[in-house]
Amino acid sequence: MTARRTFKREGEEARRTALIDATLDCIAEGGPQAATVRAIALKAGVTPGLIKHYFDTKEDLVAAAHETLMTRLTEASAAALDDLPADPIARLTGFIANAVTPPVVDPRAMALWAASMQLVPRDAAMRDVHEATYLAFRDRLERMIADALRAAGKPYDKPTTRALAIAGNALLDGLWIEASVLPDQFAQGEMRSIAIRAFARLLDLKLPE
Amino acid sequence: MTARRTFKREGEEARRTALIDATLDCIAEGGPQAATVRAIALKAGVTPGLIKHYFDTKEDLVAAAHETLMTRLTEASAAALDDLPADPIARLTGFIANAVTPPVVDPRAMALWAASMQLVPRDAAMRDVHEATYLAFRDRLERMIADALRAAGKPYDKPTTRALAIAGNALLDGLWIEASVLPDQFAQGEMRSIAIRAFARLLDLKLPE
DNA sequence: GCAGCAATTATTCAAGTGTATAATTTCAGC
DNA sequence: GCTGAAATTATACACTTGAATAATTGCTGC
Repeated sequence: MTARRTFKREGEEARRTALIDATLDCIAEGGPQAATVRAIALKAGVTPGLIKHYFDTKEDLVAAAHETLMTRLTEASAAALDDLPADPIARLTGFIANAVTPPVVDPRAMALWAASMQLVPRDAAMRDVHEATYLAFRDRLERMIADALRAAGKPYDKPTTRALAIAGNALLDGLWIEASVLPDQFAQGEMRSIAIRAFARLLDLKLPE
Repeated sequence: MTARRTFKREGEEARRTALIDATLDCIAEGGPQAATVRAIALKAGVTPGLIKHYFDTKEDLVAAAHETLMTRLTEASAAALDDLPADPIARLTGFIANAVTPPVVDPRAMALWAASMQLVPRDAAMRDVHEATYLAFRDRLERMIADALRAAGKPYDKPTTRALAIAGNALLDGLWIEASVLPDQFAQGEMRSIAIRAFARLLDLKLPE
């Protein structure tokens, strides 16, 4: 009579990632307040009670979701590196262009990133995650900058390279944000061109457009 | 017996701004989900019912708070301009230094800004506010860049100045974010120095440190 | 000082929240 | 096929949420 809902047993890992993905979807669509246990469960095709089974508390699930998000963003940028040419200058140029064009530029990712950033000032764990991913990205950029300068026969030293990496990272972040949030403000390919020219001036290098 | 709470009548404007300030405080301290009508009223020294009296709905209050936040950020940056020197180069340098050091650099402001950014992709009104404040800030920077280039006798044209303003704006945004969120990563005065040197390379100008 | 109106508080309510627990169902091992 | 343990659903609950309404208070104009 009451016809209890039928279900299939999925592995623990599958269920955890499904719940995490559902959480990220909810946050992206409606902000943190939209990520209720019921909404998450619905989107994951599951009953609210199951969340309790895999995560002690909803807070744990949200924390896991944010960590997963950051890890994915980092991995996505790392994966893109594999497809870039070996020549240091072309490699750096491709890296820059990647960072300021779709699919890296993406309103949904940007909304999720903003949700995470909001937590950083008051959550030590989030700060640690942010610091680690920030430094990993920046260090990678610093190495590419050093390689490019060396390939071009330009002099460089550690403190200057560090400063350039910090500035270059900030530049890419800022362009990524605006391109994601106000796509209509920029013509097709304009962001790419602006980013590459800015880096060329910053590093005093000729970068191929 | 029941000793009803005593109160004073404040003007409508005073109450509205008090409620808006309380809302921003709540969001800064605990994110959007912490901004409940009760928490806001408590912080404003008022009863929850009064919110209804001044704002039809809580959503209206939150929207007003975000708009106020953006306006204040813009006004703060405009006010700081008045204290800067008239010489275009020194003026631009001071503007840059301002943007990447306290009190403009501030974890609380950054958390609030992140909360706003999160809304932009899915709220047309927020996007309009963001677009207007973004363009206002960028236009101001573009004018200062043009003035500095002219003062230094450098050639410049409109499209290049525009690109430089977009890049410079992004650079300042990115540095502001990281300085606000990971203050321990940067030595005293390092951000200032990095920002000024980066702009000097970007514009091919000598900027006084 | 008093009348009346608007500001403010107090109270109430239905809906939604996270979580705990009990009831069922799936499925692997025999 | 049976059994038992683990996964999943269903139900219940206490609490918080935003909002609506009623009761009171402060204040302005006379």
